[in-house]
Amino acid sequence: MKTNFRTSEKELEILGLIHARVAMSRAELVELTGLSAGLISAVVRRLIASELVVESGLEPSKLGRRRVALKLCAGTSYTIGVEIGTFFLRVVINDLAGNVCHKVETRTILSDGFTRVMERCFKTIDQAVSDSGINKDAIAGIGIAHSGVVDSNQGVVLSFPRPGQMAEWRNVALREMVEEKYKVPCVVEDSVRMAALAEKQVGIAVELSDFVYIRIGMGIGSCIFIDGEPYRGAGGSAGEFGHMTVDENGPLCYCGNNGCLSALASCSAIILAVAGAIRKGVHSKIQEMVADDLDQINIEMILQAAVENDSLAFRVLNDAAVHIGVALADVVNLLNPSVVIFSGPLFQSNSQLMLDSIQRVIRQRALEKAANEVQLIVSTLGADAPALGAARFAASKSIAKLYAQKN
Amino acid sequence: MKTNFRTSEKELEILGLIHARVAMSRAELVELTGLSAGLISAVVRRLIASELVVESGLEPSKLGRRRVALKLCAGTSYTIGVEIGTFFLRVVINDLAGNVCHKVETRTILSDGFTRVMERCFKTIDQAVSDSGINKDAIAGIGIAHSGVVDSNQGVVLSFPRPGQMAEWRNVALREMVEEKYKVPCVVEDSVRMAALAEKQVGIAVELSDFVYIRIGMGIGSCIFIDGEPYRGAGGSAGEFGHMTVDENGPLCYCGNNGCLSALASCSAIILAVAGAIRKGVHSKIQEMVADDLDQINIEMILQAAVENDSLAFRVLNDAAVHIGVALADVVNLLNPSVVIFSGPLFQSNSQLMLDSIQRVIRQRALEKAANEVQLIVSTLGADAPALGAARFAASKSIAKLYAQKN
DNA sequence: CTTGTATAATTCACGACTGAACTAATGATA
DNA sequence: TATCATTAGTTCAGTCGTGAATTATACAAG
Repeated sequence: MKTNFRTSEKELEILGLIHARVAMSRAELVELTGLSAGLISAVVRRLIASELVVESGLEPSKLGRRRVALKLCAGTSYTIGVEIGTFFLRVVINDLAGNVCHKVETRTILSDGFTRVMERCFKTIDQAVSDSGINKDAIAGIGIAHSGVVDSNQGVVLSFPRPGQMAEWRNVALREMVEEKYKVPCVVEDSVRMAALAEKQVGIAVELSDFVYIRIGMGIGSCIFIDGEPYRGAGGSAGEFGHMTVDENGPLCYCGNNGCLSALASCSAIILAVAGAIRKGVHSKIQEMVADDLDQINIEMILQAAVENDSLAFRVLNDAAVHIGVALADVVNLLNPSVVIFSGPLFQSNSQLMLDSIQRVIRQRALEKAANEVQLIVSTLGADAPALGAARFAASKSIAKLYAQKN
Repeated sequence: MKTNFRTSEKELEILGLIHARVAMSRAELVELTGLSAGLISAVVRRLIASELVVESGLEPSKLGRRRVALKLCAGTSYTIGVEIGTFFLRVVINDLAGNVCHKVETRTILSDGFTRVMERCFKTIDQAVSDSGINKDAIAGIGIAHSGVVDSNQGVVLSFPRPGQMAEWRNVALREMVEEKYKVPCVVEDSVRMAALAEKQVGIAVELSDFVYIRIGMGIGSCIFIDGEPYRGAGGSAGEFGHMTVDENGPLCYCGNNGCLSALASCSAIILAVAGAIRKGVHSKIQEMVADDLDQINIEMILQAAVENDSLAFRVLNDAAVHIGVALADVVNLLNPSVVIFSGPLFQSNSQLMLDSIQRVIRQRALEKAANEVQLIVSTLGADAPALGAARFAASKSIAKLYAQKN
């Protein structure tokens, strides 16, 4: 029998789009793909017949007939998203219809070493699966969002953010490990890229095709979306915003360069700066907040102190914002983006403080036209964005297999 | 009669591809478009029948039947490319088959003011047309490559590189002026972008879909090619590499920012640095070269002196290369490009001197993976690249009209 | 309620495009 | 100088996808 693979390509394309946007009407599919309404209608009919897609209520409308929402069939297939970060290990279990079925968050103890961390990771996954009550065989794939430099083609972690302290984390074949244990396809990707993907699919960037996504946490990373896709560059490592040089003669960064943004404006750098100043005798209410135990300082405290007009907190945050602004002005000049999305603890609350300073520096340093055209906004997703993105990314990869099974 | 416009869209697409690559075989068209050989065959047959395309000899082959080269019909339609730069005015006349029929280069005297410069520009165009012996009615379009910030949608020059000295060059409706005078469509574009386009179409970047093109002349500009197209950004001004901040506290740039790369590493900056050092009493053979008239120093002399081991020349060029490297390391981290193409007088001869220093800084400052993946090369096109690109760009815009006429 | 207007989804005849089988052209090998 | 292997280009039957017409659904106004 002759395989009609052109049509099945279209069916896969549509399936992917419905998944990426969680819910989608035929009319939207027409707008998005540029295909004719007739074809979309036929393709969707076949997808519904194969029980891959279901109609799921009507979307609201101002005028005229309402659009029928289409979703992937839930309950048949699930994916797991895992974030392995410097401080947290997060696991989410997703169905294909866009529902988060289960999520877990624990702390990572990196000093235990790689093997122990992975043992812990697997245990957390197993626990999450059994707690969620989902049949193990229904797991279609696993996505790992990993901090540091990742070779996503090989599924290998090339280095953890702090390689000096984490030598054993070099060239780790993470995908292989996971696939061996769980016998399902695994994708390993950069953490920030996965968070950006989640933002694009279910966050504030749903309608945006081109944007810059910046995450400032213990490290600083970014993901540049171009034409609806994360830009990967030649070797898949595009987006290293955190290692832009802000001060040619600045402090040494673990990457070997001097004056990287990460070393000046990451949460770690901010905490370090505050603790250092207090040690030097600068007065701050943060000192009281932690009852003199400076190791307890965290970024939320500093933000809170700044809101309460603590001058040290304010100054340190402002310095960080200026550094971020200097680096971002370069990006604005280079890429002329319409939107920059910020995420991470610095922007979870009181984000206006940071945004205003960053904006000011951009207006001052970037070319007028580009500076006026860029809009700075804040992520709407929470801390589980990377894991969520990883789960969704894994799902997008497994859809082809699912489709093949049903046909 | 029902217009069969899907097919004519394909015909236009193919026509555009043949133009962009100057010569192209059916087999290449199949590879490039992903369309079936049958369709390509049919479309090309129709294009040949409408006398838009001709077969033009056979391409060499290692094995098997040789490919038939296809070119656009020459002799029916021409476009003019103009570069308005800080020092030179260049005009080229192109036919659609990729031949440069005529070219002129004169100096611009910007101090005459905008109106006089444009008068001069028009006179040069008129002279070029009459010298080339081409019928005025055969001119299908004009492309202007302009330095500074350009709004290509509106065809307006927003500002000349040195706005302080060139106040009357703000918001100039250049396209309107040209279209009024010549009654043919005109496109106004950024000079570097047009040079990059020429490089992509007929230069060293023919086979590259993603690359960063950097031009270091009196100013510094760049163009980022993504997926075969110049990336424009939200407002069309992406690529302002020259205004990346290299030294937060560096010298004031005309753009208002401090420590822009342009202010530190452009040819103007280099010449200024050399002249300044000599005035301060630093010994250099450049002083002899210009017979003590420091205003006569040009970049070629400095390059020559460096080759002859003049320590001042060497040091100043090296400083510039380091600054370029610092900025480029940021771009390498951000975009992970596989190729960076350099152009401009600094790279016309003895380019290895600069490239080596830049490469060294990149290895030192950019992340290891990205630094290893980037290859630095030099443009193969000469100084008329921007004008050439502009002519070709204008041609690509006029092809649709030409096609409509013939059908 | 009806009528009007606007949008969503379906149906269908017909043209666009493909895949496979074909012919044509070329260098290598003997 | 034949034959082989390989690649380029053509032909054509049959499927894919389109545009236009049609039906379905919704809100608004009288």
